[in-house]
Amino acid sequence: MARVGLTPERLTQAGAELADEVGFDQVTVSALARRFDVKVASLYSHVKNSQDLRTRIALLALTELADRAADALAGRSGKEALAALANVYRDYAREHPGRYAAAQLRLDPQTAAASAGVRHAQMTRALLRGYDLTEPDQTHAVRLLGSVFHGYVSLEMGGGFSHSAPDTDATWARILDALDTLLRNWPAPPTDLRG
Amino acid sequence: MARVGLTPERLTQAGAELADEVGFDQVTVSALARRFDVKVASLYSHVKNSQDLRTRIALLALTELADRAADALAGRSGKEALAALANVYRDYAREHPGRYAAAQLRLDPQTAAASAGVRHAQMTRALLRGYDLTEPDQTHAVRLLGSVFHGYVSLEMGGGFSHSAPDTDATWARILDALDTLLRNWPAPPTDLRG
DNA sequence: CGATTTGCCTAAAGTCATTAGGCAGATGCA
DNA sequence: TGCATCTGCCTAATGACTTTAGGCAAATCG
Repeated sequence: MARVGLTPERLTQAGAELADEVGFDQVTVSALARRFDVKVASLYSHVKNSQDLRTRIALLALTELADRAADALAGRSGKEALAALANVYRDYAREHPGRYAAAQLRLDPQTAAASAGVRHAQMTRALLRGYDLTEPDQTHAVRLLGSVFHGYVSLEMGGGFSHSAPDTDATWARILDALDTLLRNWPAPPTDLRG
Repeated sequence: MARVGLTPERLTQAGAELADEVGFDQVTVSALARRFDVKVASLYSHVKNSQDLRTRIALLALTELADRAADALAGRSGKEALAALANVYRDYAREHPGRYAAAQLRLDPQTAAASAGVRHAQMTRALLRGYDLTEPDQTHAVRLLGSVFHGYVSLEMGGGFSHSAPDTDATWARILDALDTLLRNWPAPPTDLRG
């Protein structure tokens, strides 16, 4: 009866908040309907189905992350840029664990290609312009940075580093140092001695 | 009627196979019952609930991974050991994507402490004995390696590196080179200039 | 101000998780 | 071997979530 004003955007936004509160895998059409005090079926006029809802949340998260990254990189280069970008991911994951998890959702190729995901790769590449890498090493480095950022954040959030000294902030700082050092002294491909 | 011979072990094993076939998040008590051609309720005499089943699969995966890692590390050191350990994770994830996903399941602290998860950290530490690192740098390095291995494998499997040259094998090889270089020249903590 | 569109609702069917209680086949003991 | 017990799988039932079909009323538009 009373029209609540549901839209795909509001549902996505609320879904993202829900994800941060209860975990991305607990984001359900039912829970979202409850949050709007509306019957479940009503949501199906605005999102195709549960999968569609989750995809929208993932795209929202990717966009937010990319926006933050762009902001953080502005006017920085070298190690400063490296640390800024790295911290964007780590901080976002801490502030918005559900959204961060959503950003890892596997998207179908077309959706992925149209998503903010491509901006992430572009920004990492931009960051690497502060170091002296040419293709294909630049791509290798992009992948390394992606791996470290994502791997560290997900292990840290998953409790993989818990209950042990030294604290994770110290490790994070040292890892950024190490990456900076590595990028400034990127090793040449080893000679194939079997040639 | 006909007794099928269900046991927690057989269910766990079959659950792991199911995970590899359809994905860990599609592992369901119902699907498992179907696979044994048995009614759903019958499984509840052998596993407490769905969560219990998933935890058992996770523990199985962690154990298999640790066994493979121990095997791969035997008799190796330095870069050879580094590559061997790294490849264990990558190959396992490719052969058993569902189990690999299961191994990432967040366990409660006691379960985690009793799991093969601790062996993984120990082995990484053992590997680092081939490099010249002392605490707390060794712990930092353990975390870095864990991050890179997990991050790379999960991005690669998630399609994050798709549709782009150079191929992921080349990147993987160069990342291992880079990590070896980095560990042999681990940078000292930067002096705090604000002191 | 009536007609149409739109938004939320009721109803219903299917899947999955979980618990309670029953029956029959396996096991153990004389 | 025969009987009693126990164990393993079953039926039945409840409740949550997903999804579709079709209805009614509120908003909107001419």
